[in-house]
Amino acid sequence: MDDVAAKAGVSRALVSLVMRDSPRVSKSSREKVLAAAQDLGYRPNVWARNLASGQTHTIGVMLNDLHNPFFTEMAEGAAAAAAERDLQILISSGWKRDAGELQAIEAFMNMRTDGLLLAAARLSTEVLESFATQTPTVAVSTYVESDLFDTVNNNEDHGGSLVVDHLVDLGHTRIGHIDAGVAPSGPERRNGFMKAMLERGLAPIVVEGAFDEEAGAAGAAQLMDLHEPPTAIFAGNDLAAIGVLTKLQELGVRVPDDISVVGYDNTILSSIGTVSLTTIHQPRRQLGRIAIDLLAERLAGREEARHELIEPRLVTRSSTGRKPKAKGAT
Amino acid sequence: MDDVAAKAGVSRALVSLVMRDSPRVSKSSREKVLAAAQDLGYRPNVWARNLASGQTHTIGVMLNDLHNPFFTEMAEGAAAAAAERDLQILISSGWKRDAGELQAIEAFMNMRTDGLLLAAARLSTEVLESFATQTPTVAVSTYVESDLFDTVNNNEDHGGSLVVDHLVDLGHTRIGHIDAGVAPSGPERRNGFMKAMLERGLAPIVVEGAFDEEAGAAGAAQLMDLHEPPTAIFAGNDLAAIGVLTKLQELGVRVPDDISVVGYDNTILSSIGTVSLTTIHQPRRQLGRIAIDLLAERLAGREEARHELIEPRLVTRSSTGRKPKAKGAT
DNA sequence: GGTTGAAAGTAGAGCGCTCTACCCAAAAGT
DNA sequence: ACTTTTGGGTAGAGCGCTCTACTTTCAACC
Repeated sequence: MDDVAAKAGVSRALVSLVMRDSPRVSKSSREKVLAAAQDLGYRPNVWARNLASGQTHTIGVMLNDLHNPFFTEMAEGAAAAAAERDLQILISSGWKRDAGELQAIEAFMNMRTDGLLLAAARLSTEVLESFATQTPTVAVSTYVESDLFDTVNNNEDHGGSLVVDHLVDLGHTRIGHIDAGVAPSGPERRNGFMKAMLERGLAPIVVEGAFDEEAGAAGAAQLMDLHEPPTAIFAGNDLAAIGVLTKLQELGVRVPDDISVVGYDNTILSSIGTVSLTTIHQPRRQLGRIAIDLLAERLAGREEARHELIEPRLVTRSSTGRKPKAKGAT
Repeated sequence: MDDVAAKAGVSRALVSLVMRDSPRVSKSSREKVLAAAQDLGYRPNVWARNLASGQTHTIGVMLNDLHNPFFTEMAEGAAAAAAERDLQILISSGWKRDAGELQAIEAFMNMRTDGLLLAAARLSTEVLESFATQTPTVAVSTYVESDLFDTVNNNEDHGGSLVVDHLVDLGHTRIGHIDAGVAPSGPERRNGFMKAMLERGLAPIVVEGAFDEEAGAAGAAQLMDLHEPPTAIFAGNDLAAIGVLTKLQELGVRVPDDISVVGYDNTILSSIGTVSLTTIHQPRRQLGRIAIDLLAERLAGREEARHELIEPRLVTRSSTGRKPKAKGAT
């Protein structure tokens, strides 16, 4: 920077102003500085800038699982929104482990990011709150309640009932759900399902699972092993539904002739032609965008927490059909 | 930091040593400092640290496309390897646009990351070299030649011939390829395919495409529109193959009875039960790991460039079968 | 007993910026 | 003709660390 200033025949402070596009610089000296910078291959050091200014223009984005397209699709939306606001985004993954999440967030804190976007964090409300008091925080798909940070959530409760409605309309009464344990969204989807079933006087059949293919396959195997297997399966998310479909195919059970399958998220996975999964739509990109908007509001000074709730929507594809007349296979 | 030093009754320099786990600190004062830091909720400022030390322990990872599981799976490998080496990873996406890539890399340069890991960069060799002279760089799946940076590539040439071998073994002679234009890996796969076909005296049928589902679907439509459609399609990658499968299903063409389909990458997409795509395996995680290893070697002082070539392997699933006796459908 | 040397710790000059306060000249106001 | 304003610019003190060089203490050695 000194070199640039010397070369352009101005002060260091002026170079700084030029680099930050300040309007307080005359055209002529701006050009002189820019030319000198170009010649010298000068690029401002972000670390020094952030250190001096106390601002980083950077949002730390912690994704629960890079594997799950839901998260990368959300990140895309967040990245686009951030770019528009001149914010930088840093993506990190918690690798589905508490320790991993903590480490990722700590790394962001050490960097003094201007804000935190946590997607499906597994950490406890207390831990999240402790971070939220230090920096603006928004939790997406995390289903914790707090006045200290903003949230963007899907109305999973309603999602569960949409699934049940759809299946009941098709004549199904024995419906199984593969849950996702305590993973964020897991309990909400399970509860939505159970409530909707009970309201219709139907017995909710639930087996334990997780948000991945293996758990979906294992859950499907358990359900199909029942004396009277269900005629429809509601998987915890699309990833698990894929596992269900794989296992059912392995077992020679036809979808949707013998059994119907529903996922959740409407990720790219569900729209694959040969998969064609009926699922609950989540506007992934928009979730990311809203989250960035909320953070921007916080940076602009908003104090009170905001909680956005997105309404889910059923997307019907070919993995669901009428309840078979005959008994289910196997 | 001053506060911590004061509270612990030591100098600032000692606090610094403790924070960096230096062995030159006695147990007693280490504990004093740690306790004081804990009390005050002190966390070292990474920006200041990096500024002062001139090292960031951070690798910038630029992924071509967050959508494509190939890249996120590679990033997982890189992240794991980096963690072992006490390096931090920053993920950014070029969003499949040259300008996006440039912006992402510039951002890394401004941050003075210790190294650059570029996955399937579209930028020209000259541009890449200009970055490589400034910081250790490794290009994964990029297929450019340079003495200035390391590369990790798949032997795509061989991959193309594996596909042709497999299909020819199954009796196919009319084989179509949907290419990926000038996208990294695109020309290599196309050339490998064409060479292998010609060596066997077969006419290579090629249509223009890209590495996504839409292009796969469009390419499949074009190929099936031919007077004499191919009996097998080699898509540019798994994502495109998914598009092919979707389109074929739409057209009522059965896979693999009427037509065989092959992908490339062996991403999670290909192993989905209902997809079950024959594809070329790439060790995605290992690619990321090797890339980080190469960067670590550079950081340790290696000067001459290294180029790793990974041998591909065919994974046979159920999207390929014997050439049908009768003519193809449509 | 004096010298050596390791172990433990400190002082203070940077690292490359930004920011506050201030200056100077030319244009504008009275 | 004097002050006031304003656009354009500068000096220099930080920001929160690390790093080099140096000091002090104390056990070990001949």
